[in-house]
Amino acid sequence: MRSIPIKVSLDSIKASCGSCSLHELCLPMGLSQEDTELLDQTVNKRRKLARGEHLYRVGDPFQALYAVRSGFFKTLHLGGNGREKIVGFYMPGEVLGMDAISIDRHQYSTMALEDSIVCDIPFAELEHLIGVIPSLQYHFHRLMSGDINAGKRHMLLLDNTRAEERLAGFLLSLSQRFAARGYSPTQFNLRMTREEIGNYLGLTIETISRLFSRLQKEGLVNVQNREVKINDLVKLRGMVGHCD
Amino acid sequence: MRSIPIKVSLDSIKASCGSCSLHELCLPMGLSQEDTELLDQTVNKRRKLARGEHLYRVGDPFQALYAVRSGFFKTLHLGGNGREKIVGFYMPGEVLGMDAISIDRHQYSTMALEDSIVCDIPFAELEHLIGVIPSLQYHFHRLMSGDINAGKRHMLLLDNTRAEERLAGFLLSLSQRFAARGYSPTQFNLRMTREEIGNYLGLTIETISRLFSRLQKEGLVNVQNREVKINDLVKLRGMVGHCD
DNA sequence: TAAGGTCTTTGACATAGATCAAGGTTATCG
DNA sequence: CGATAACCTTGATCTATGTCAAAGACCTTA
Repeated sequence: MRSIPIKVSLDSIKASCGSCSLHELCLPMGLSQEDTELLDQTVNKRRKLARGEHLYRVGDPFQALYAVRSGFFKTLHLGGNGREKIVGFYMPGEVLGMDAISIDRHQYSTMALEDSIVCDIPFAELEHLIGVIPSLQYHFHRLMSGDINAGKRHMLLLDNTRAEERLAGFLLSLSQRFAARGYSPTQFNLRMTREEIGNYLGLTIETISRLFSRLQKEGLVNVQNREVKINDLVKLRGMVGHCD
Repeated sequence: MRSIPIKVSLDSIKASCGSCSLHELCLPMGLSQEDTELLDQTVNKRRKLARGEHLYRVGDPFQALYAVRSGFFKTLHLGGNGREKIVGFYMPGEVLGMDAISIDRHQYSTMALEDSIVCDIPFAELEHLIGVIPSLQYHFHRLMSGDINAGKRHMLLLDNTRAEERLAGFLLSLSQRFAARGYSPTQFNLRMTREEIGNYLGLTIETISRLFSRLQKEGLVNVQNREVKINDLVKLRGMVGHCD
């Protein structure tokens, strides 16, 4: 949509799996150095996306998985009636596109919420490597299983009937994922609009706005535009019914 | 819970993957005869469960996947507050437990809704076989990916804000799955209570009951206890926003 | 730096579905 | 076969969140 200059240097784009700070979160987790180098030959293309650009769209033929290197993505479903539903947010170290393996076409569109970089992982080559490197097989199965769990967790989040519980659960999930990446669990920047949060949680933008106001009034969080500061992680956890 | 005599003959329990009528839906799909025999040596244990019996519970160590041979299962999450949430229903040919691969423990409990038979698939052995049989690797990845999709579809179902849409989507999903197994897509037996349907859809039992009454009054379906007959599949599809 | 657009906040009101309550039906098991 | 428990239906009322509306804050681009 908008064309925004991308400031990322070429160096970071050329960097290999071996030297990638995310390799503990991503595919090469637990691989030996030699195996990582093998994988590196497969994961050869890095791609830059500007904010608003699509990584792939519904119906595109499935060819590769994508590891988020930097930036932030949303995946969305397009309903028959034109309705858009956001089904996931993805941050660095997470792998996109595994749902398409079973149908050979992407079921969801994926869009960058900010300037981002992904690593292309051609799937045919990955499957070949998996046959050759047992520990890669092991890790890939865990990765897919983790995606199954992420989906179930989102569903449990949506099951919380009270809007407040859903938003609390959402904030906690972000908090956890930022923490896993070495960022502050209590202070972070929302990459998505209120509307996108509402869509993701099955609520309206107005409800999200009111909830942020209320949580702030109660002193649980501070929200200044997209900047969130969680003041009472424990109390926030207490608000969520079953999500963890 | 209740102990109900199981009438299934031993023969059907001993039957192999090769002769299993579900093998087009289950793991051995697309395998050669020799490879199916190899798989058969791994999938050696069949297990009977009476209605109300647990296949596994939250926290149990993960050791095997389970293919539903006959019967019907629900999987449920136990919230911190004692709240139970049903996260899935499973019918013959579907494979249970893949979410546990990534964490080595089962995250959800699984209970038989009627007398059932499952095939145990010890996971360590399966992973070994996958390294040996490329087409099994290919198929297993598709199977996991399919589970990712099932989760996303459930989520989209829950996103339909109107209760009516959710129930319609639920009925359609059952219809489709029965059809894929050679049963009538328009006439089938609900294996679960109204309460379980409500729980699964994020609605109360009263709402489910009222909806069935209304759909019946409108002539869309006939519901007699657990027996459902869909009179107008097209109109029912029209009711669902985005779920397809 | 100003104009335009996008995003957010807040208020008033409407409504779908939850909750509470009671009675009816069906299945289970001694 | 009859008692008991589990399950289901329907009605009356309440409430959280959606919807509609308007105004304010913030970013972007010229």
